[in-house]
Amino acid sequence: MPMATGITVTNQDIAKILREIAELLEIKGETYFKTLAYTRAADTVDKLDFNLSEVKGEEELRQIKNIGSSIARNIWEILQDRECQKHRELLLQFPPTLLELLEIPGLGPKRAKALFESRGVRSIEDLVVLIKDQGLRDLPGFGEKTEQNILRGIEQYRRHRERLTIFRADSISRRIVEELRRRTGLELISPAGSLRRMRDTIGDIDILAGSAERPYVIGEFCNLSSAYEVLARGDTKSSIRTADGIQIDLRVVERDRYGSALMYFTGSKEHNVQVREIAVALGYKLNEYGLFERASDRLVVSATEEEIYGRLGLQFVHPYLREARGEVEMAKEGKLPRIVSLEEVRGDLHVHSTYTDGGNSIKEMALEAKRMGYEYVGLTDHALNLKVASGLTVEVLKRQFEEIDYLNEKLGGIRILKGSELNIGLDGSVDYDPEILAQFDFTVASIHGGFGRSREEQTQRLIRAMENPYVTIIGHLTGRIINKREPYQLDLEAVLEKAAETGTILEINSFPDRLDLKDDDIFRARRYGINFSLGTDAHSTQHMELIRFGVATAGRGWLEKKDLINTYPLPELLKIFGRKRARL
DNA sequence: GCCGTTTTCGGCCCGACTGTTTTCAGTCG
Ligand SMILES: Nc1nc2c(ncn2[C@H]2C[C@H](O)[C@@H](COP(=O)(O)OP(=O)(O)OP(=O)(O)O)O2)c(=O)[nH]1
Ligand SMILES: [Mg+2]
Ligand SMILES: [Mg+2]
Ligand SMILES: [Zn+2]
Repeated sequence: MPMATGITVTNQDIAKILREIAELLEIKGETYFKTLAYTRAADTVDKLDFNLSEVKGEEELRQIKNIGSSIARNIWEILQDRECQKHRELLLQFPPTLLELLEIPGLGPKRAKALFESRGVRSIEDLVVLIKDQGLRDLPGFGEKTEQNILRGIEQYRRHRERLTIFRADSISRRIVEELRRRTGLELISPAGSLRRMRDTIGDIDILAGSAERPYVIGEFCNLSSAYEVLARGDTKSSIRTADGIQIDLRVVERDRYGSALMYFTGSKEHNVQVREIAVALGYKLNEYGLFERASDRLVVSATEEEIYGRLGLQFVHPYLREARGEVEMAKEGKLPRIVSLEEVRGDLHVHSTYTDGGNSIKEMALEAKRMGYEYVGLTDHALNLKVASGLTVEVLKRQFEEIDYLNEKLGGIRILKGSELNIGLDGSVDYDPEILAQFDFTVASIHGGFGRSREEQTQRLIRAMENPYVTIIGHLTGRIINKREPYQLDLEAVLEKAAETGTILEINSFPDRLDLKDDDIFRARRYGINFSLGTDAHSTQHMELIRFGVATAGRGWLEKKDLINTYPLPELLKIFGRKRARL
């Protein structure tokens, strides 16, 4: 196993270098298709469900799609010493800061090349100075408007680089769709892009409309109260930006093209490309206006996504699966997973009450669970050692159990499960004595401190915790908080292996700022045969609806009903909870 | 640079919008 100085090279490290090679080659002016090869290799590496650091040699690398002998050599070099010759050479010709320029909306490789070669621009800093000194005025291809656009682009780059949480994007898109409906009477309108695919973070908000009056709809879109700036306005699409710097793209097509347009606009880009390649191989052409016979340009189908996938000999691909992770091959073979759905979920397995830092009583949480049609709700107030959230003492716990017993008898139609959110200490230990732990129906153990520990320590901590027979579930495993905190360093593969070995369940924390485990990690975990649980981490009744984001994340990780314990009827759920304790 | 149950050469997804290009390149979706 090739090891770099101490730390293993991740697939993402490799993908980043390959992507930089692609970008630098584009700037250099290399043949487009050669740069495309590097981009495709980077995309492929990004989505692999195993670590390239486990690979034995270049031969094995070449078996991977989009990796041939050149790129295999590059990757092998990167695995040895975190760098490859090709990348090093390019960085001798171009400063790494030149790549910043490509982040500016409207500025691509061609203009970056021109700026670097004829004006010596090496960074965004340089570009700002150049523009101030009127240095763009006599550069061919850079007119007055281009200069203004670049300045606006730089401002945008500096002000707003973070992707949105799915929750924020979802709320904004609902508002926009509602307002457009109200103004135009549109019926055919829906979110598309990464929002429809329910990615954990969203770059921009994409909305599709079907209408016979396209200019009218576009006009109303540009008149929206939230349209702070109109970025583009054409016959079929338009982009606006809100005062908060959020971009919203609208695409409008004729109503009978809605299916093909939705398919196009939902993406992902890589999924689209793969499906379009299949169309080409079958003598068709696929675009947002429909599926066409290539020779005659005759329209075959366009109304629904189902028809298009069908004509291409593919199973319908759920939007959550459209990430170019092998779903197109599976659809061809009829082997797509039947991903878990919201209706199959029978309960929430991570909620808090006023006993600790929640805003609603146990009764209120239970009634909300019942209203949502659940069979059970797992109450997991914070355990003793979390002082900042007034973790429960044994005495208070006793009272809580009595209240739960009382409510379970009185309410009917909903079972409150006795749980606890245990704190994993630095040594992997958890709160309470075994006699107390044995009284819970289940526990969720999570890390609430010591985030900065080394990868080795963090991994050992989690492994110790999983060896504890009373730890049923590991909560928010990686500790990431989107746009706020990076995940802790840990050896995910080792943790997954241990979870499988000990029968420990892994949580998909459904709170939109966490979504932890995330879709990629869940996808990787599939081959270990691990069970997963969903919990909203609700601190009030309003949070309980956030379960839908967890279900989407599970689906995006290709989980089926059987993989998710929240789909089990109560008796089976309790059996699963008891299994680990019995075994260890 | 990568790839191939029709191909080892000749393709590589396909289209919209903007700007200054007088006929289309650059960038983005
Ligand atoms: N066929 C094709 N479709 C594309 C291409 N680029 C984008 N699309 C489609 C698929 C995308 O999901 C959709 C919206 O584009 P976006 O750039 O907004 O990407 P997306 O929403 O997937 O991700 P985001 O969260 O916005 O970064 O447009 C492309 O190069 N070819
Ligand atoms: Mg988008
Ligand atoms: Mg977009
Ligand atoms: Zn919690």
